[in-house]
Amino acid sequence: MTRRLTTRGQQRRDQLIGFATARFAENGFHPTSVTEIVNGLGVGKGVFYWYFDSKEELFIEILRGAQQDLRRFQEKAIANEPDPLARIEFGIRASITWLAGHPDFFTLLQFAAIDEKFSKLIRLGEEIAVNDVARHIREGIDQGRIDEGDPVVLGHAILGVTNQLTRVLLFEKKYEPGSVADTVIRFALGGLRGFSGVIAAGALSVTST
Amino acid sequence: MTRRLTTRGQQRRDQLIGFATARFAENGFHPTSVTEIVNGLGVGKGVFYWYFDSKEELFIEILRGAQQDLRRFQEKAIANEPDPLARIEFGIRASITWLAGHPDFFTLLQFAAIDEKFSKLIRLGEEIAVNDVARHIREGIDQGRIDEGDPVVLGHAILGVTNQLTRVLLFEKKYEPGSVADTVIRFALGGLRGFSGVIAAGALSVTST
DNA sequence: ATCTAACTTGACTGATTGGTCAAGTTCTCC
DNA sequence: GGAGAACTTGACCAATCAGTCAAGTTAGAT
Repeated sequence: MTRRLTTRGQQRRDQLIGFATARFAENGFHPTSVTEIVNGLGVGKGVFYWYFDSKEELFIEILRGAQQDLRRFQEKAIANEPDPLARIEFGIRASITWLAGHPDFFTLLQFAAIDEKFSKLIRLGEEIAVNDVARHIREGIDQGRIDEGDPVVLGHAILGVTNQLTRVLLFEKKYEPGSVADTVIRFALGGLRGFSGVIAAGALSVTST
Repeated sequence: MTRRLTTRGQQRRDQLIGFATARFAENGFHPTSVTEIVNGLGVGKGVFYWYFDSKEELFIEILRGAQQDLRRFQEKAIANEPDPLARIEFGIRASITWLAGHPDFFTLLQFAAIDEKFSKLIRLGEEIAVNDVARHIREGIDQGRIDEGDPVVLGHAILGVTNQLTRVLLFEKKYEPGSVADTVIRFALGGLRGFSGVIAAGALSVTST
């Protein structure tokens, strides 16, 4: 939906997005009803459908906006840094800093990632983020500072560590963003360097029941 | 709900669990209706409520059963292995092998993890898994083979890598479970060993917008 | 053979959902 | 001050939901 919005209209739209973000983050997409959103804001239902075609469109709007904001923040953080490993570190640090300031969005990401309706958008954003870091990894490999390996796969590994530790340390255990980032970076860079010789690859030959 | 079940009843119950698992994995918990489940099985709605108090109870039942099965599988895989690093490797390998045989459950885990109604159960199971691996990590630290660090935090880091790479490599890119495990283990053990000296800790002093 | 507990049916209920729309109000621009 | 666009209202709709229940069927135990 595209509409010419007055200042008042823009404010109302932002208000809807803000309130809906909070409700979605708390209850999830499906359990949060449009009625709940408009009632919470004390406006009629028509207001919602004046600004958005559907509940789904609103959610996508939220996701897109946040993804864009995060990416810009990351780019700004690594700009002009020549060292690829430092770029990886700055990227991780920026992501965690941004997420610390947007906890609702972290939750929304989880919801969206598994919902058929939104997972494509999330995977796309994830792919972009992974490709960004994969570029730095490739450079690191070329410089002989990172072990041989598929940069995209390693990028996913970093994303996995970052997400999990952000959730547990930042949002559950309430650690400082900086210290969470330190931990993630230490593990991620160690992981990139790899481990010489898997202890017992293929030694386990069990089959699933 | 506990009932005396005949053989026929037990079969029906299993059938409900099996079909519901597939539907939940495909559509998610909220969008899958009880009507859809019983219609798909060609039975009356009363059948569902003869075996389960609610849709929620069924879902919890599925989660609990799968968590139990996975844990037993992990335990069997590391039994009698004296080397802590090998136990970590075997545990990771077993988890990925098991998930390869139960792809629906992997999806269900994601759904459950973010739903307020089920996240407690998931976090509990996650905590158990992390504590398991944390024990081996602590041993590895004591043996001087793993860098100093909070074993529980490191356990979460391993869980994060495992989950992400399992999703992307095993389920999306359809790699072999064994090769996915190799990649995860290499990164995880490298991460445990850590990275001597963070490149530029705290050098980034940006604030979130 | 019969009794009883296990199992099954499917119409029904009350509540809620996403979305519509005719009508009314406010704002902006000329 | 008036015309038209932007905005708002809230009753309304068709669909769907989780869950109930009285009635009926099946099958193992005695």
